[in-house]
Amino acid sequence: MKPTLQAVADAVGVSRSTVSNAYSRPDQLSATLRERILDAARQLGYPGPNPTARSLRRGFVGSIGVLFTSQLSYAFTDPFAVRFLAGVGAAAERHGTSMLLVPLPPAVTDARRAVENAAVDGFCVYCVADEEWALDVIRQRGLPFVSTAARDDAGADERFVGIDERAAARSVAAHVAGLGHRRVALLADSVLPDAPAGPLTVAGVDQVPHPTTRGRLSGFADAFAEVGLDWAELTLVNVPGNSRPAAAAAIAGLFDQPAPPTAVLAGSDVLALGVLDALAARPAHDRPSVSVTGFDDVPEAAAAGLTTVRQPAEEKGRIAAELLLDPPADAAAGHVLLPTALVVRGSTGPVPRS
Amino acid sequence: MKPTLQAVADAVGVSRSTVSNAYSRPDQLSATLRERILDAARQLGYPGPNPTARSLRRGFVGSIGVLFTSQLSYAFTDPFAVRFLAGVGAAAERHGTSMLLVPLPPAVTDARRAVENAAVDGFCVYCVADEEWALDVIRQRGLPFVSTAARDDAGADERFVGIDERAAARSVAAHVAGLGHRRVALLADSVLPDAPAGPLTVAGVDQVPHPTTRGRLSGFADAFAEVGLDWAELTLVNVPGNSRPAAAAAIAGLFDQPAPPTAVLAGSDVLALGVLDALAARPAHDRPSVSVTGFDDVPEAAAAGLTTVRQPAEEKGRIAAELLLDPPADAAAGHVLLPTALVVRGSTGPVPRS
DNA sequence: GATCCAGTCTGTATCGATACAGAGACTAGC
DNA sequence: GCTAGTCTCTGTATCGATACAGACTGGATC
Repeated sequence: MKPTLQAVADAVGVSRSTVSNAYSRPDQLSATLRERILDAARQLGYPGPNPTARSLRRGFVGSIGVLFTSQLSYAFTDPFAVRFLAGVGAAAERHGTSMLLVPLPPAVTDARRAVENAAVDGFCVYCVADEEWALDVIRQRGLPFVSTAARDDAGADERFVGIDERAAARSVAAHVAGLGHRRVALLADSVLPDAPAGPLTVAGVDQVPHPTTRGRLSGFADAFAEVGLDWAELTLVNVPGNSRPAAAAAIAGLFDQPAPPTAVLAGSDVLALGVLDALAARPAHDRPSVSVTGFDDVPEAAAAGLTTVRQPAEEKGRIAAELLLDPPADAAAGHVLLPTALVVRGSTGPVPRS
Repeated sequence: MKPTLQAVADAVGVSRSTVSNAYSRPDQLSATLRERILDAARQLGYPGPNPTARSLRRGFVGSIGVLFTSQLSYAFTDPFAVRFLAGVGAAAERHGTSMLLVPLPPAVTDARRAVENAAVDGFCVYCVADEEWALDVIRQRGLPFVSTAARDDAGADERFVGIDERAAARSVAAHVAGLGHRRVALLADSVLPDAPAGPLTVAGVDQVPHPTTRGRLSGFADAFAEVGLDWAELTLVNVPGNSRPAAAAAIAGLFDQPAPPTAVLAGSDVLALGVLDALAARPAHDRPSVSVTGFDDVPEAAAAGLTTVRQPAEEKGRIAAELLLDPPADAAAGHVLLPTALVVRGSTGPVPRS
């Protein structure tokens, strides 16, 4: 059995409080006594105050939770998520706070339980697909949180860091529209829950539940509306899951149809890279010339020459954690919009004459 | 104030124990009473048992710590570390366990404190440069841990997952030696603590403190010893930090010396990629033909055509977490050596005739 | 010499839950 | 009808610390 604070107190012949102070409030006792206590602790093999007991009594834990709706192991394969985590990590480091990554079981009941059981002082909620239940639990626990996806019903006091998804998406779509593309496919992850991979008909963009996806698709639609293309004239393609292979699989069939798209606008770089994979997989003589755009500007995008929209990933994570760790006094300052920029590379070009 | 378990008990008119059972041991009370309790909890806004209090009483936390000596934010920039984390995450997911990432302050005293204060049930220690103090603290706390770097003084009961660093390094060096290279530079991160960047003279490879680095350098030396090259005839180059720019900076000068190396063997892919960066930065007409090898086979290595040694990163993380989460009954099974493979790509070739 | 104060240390209450032994009620079995 | 056994539920002890109010010293102040 590991010795407790009491054991050290007994060994030195002082009260428990004094030993506690030796660790947590050195100014509350003489230096010599403190040394005597720490020596005794060393000899007894006392490893310092039990973190759990300390947290219980103090009322805070010293760590923040990071919540992904997706599988935790998936999060590490998403380059944007990794940069986000790096940002959170940098802020946590500065504050001497730990980061708790909480895996969420697939069933919502279990997932709620997981969020209820996380020993943290607050949460960074990374763009949870269907985040409402998670925010409910966090609110019920009375914990602060910062979310990275704009939500329609966000309370005025809710902290947020993100981008203007719609405007950003519009900028890249306007670029594509400006190149003359009119047969266009929009590729997005989980457009509707449980929808199959491939082309999908959705009455209006407002049917899309996930706010980030909805925002980006709206921006795409905006740009094409300006050149006279209706929502119904755009081909919406669903991908179940934000991964290259999934995107490749979902898009592959489209290029063999009668009037294939001349441009594919993807809701993320990962999806766009999957489209490029699908194109590269075709024999050279049967490889259509298609403009492809992504979103995020992850490190891989530059190497692939992908036209995309840059958003500052690490910054997003860093600010999310900072909004959580020292909240601004001014509620308005708790709502941060980061800048984005259109990055034009080789993956987009004018419509080929056929 | 958030309601407590007691508040719910009072509201329903049952004992605290019964409410606790409603959450943690549903089989201990009738279904109807359980529903009544959960309803009341909902109405009162009780968020479920306080995780910290529960951990204190139960004696375990339900999360494992991951320790990096380096900066936490750095860990996310190292592709090998990220794959490792993904593996840990996958295992954690399966076990319903959270992962706590603990940033370590630069000063050892503070860092010890951080490890002492982490509320976890055990640690995965990721190849900590100077890990002894960390392992001391963990042992003192009586927590289990799994390390990923072979240590000379490892107790027989200590769990470990790794590779045969020396043999793996030897395989890639033998490949380079077989191509005829005799003017060879070995590039490694933090060969000696606080050593400057650039060429460094070290009497023998056994002077190198970090076991992983020492193992790899030994393997390199082994292969060249077989073709008659002494340790002293190899150029050892120190890089302070495992990053591409640091490697590029450390190696750059070497190519302008009288008899520049025809091959550079790096202790990691990241360093090797830095070497390639340094070469690419030179004007084409002044770009020496140098064979470069890495170590790890991170995703970027394939794209760069880097010859390297593959080790299963995700597997390493997964197994580390699993050894921690359900320890094998047999102590020998707690010591896992993963396979490695030489991956020859375009970055190595025969010695150019000059 | 009384008062005040700063510096040390102690004692009790408390953080919010779970473990465990056991009390009642009720059904079976013989 | 009595013992056993199963279901439910209760009560007390406990997990390992910190907060806070107060007690005791020994100068400094006037």
